[in-house]
Amino acid sequence: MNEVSATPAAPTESRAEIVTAAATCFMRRGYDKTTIDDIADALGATKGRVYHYFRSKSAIFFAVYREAMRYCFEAVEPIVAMPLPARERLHRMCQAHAMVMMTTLSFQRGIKQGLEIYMRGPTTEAERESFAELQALRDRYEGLFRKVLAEGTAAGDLHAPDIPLAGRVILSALNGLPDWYRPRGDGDRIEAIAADMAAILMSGVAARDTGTGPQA
Amino acid sequence: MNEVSATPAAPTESRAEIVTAAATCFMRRGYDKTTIDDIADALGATKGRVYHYFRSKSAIFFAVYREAMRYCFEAVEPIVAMPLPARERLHRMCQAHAMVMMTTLSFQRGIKQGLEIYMRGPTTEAERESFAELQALRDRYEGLFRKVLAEGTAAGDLHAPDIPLAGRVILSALNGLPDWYRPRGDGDRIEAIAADMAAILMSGVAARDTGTGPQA
DNA sequence: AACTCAACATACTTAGTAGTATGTAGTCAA
DNA sequence: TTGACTACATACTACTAAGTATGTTGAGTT
Repeated sequence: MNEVSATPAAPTESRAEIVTAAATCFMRRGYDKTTIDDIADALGATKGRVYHYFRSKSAIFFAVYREAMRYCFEAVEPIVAMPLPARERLHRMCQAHAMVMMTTLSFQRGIKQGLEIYMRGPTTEAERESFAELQALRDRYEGLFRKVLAEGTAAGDLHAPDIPLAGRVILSALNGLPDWYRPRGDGDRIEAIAADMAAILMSGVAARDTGTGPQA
Repeated sequence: MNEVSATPAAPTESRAEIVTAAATCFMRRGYDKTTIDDIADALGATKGRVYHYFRSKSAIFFAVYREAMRYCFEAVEPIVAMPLPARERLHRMCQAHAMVMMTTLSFQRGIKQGLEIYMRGPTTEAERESFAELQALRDRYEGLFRKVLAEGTAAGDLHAPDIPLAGRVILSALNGLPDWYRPRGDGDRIEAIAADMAAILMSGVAARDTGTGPQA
């Protein structure tokens, strides 16, 4: 039992603190304008601490991204397997995803920019690997929505002729949240927002009673 | 008539060429990773030419943004005043906006990142002004959608309890296009994409025949 | 035919920042 | 108590890229 030192709680916490601080900085100043010193300052520390846990700035970003995706999976994945009609599951998934966007705003917001940056030209080999991993995570996540969309279309309670497209529309709409949502004091407004967005994506903005058929 | 030299066609063209080249570079490498030299190289020119027409890198970005917004307005604004039900106008607006996103992809894509960057902390006074101008443009554009949404909700052929939210959902979904759409050889597939997206936003992904009422 | 000025090209400066190399305080084992 | 190692801090390097200062060329103007 003496071969591996008993895991000290401190370093893991310290690492997590860095990730959280980085997410906050990314949200405020954007990824590229955030310097390592900014992150260190936010912790009341210096570069040394950051580079003790992360090899590069991109490594920090990847950690933030993974965290953000983890939040999404934790909220949405359980819904997929629920014994409910696909329509109801999709509705709840949209709501859950919207909620995550708002409750973990700093993480989600920090990502949007950074991913774009690495999507263009992953420079080093290590970056390329990490990027591929994140891309796979993202694809798997989108796959959850496509799966339910397909099940619902087959069952008849959903209508999505082009499933990949429908998935992209839904996720694009929900992922737009960090662009305009700004937290306020009141706590439950976010649930109303999430519910409203899910309703629009499920039923659209067209009124129901008109256009039900060409019955002149 | 000799006070102002007859406007030579060349400089205006040259300036426009720079904007187009910049948009392409922004799309490929992203805004921040695009250097002035990259833009110059794309033109077979040098820094000198770029800085002859633009004071700074941000000035180039703002020009690209203005172009992109111009494309949007030209496609969507005429539809607003058409003598059609709001529902039909909104449907066409969505389609038109989607089309613009795909046909002017380089412009639209280059923007998404850059705007985020300047949204955080506009440094200089000039940047602040330009940014405010672009923000106003964007607000006015979103206003077009809100206007039609409001008219339709009043008339009863649209259903949008929260009009600002509905507008954001629609535009977020459509603005996600540059993130995943990649042009192919075939020409008219983009029209099918635009039509499908508009249909989803108008009618949602839920099937019509279920849930029409609690008629057990 | 010298003059001017626009439209660039060339060469240089400089600031900001990622990454590195090294120093140091505290801790734990034997 | 001392060695070793972790968890940082401090000091430094190197490079990228925006911006500038200056040179050059060609087309009008008179």
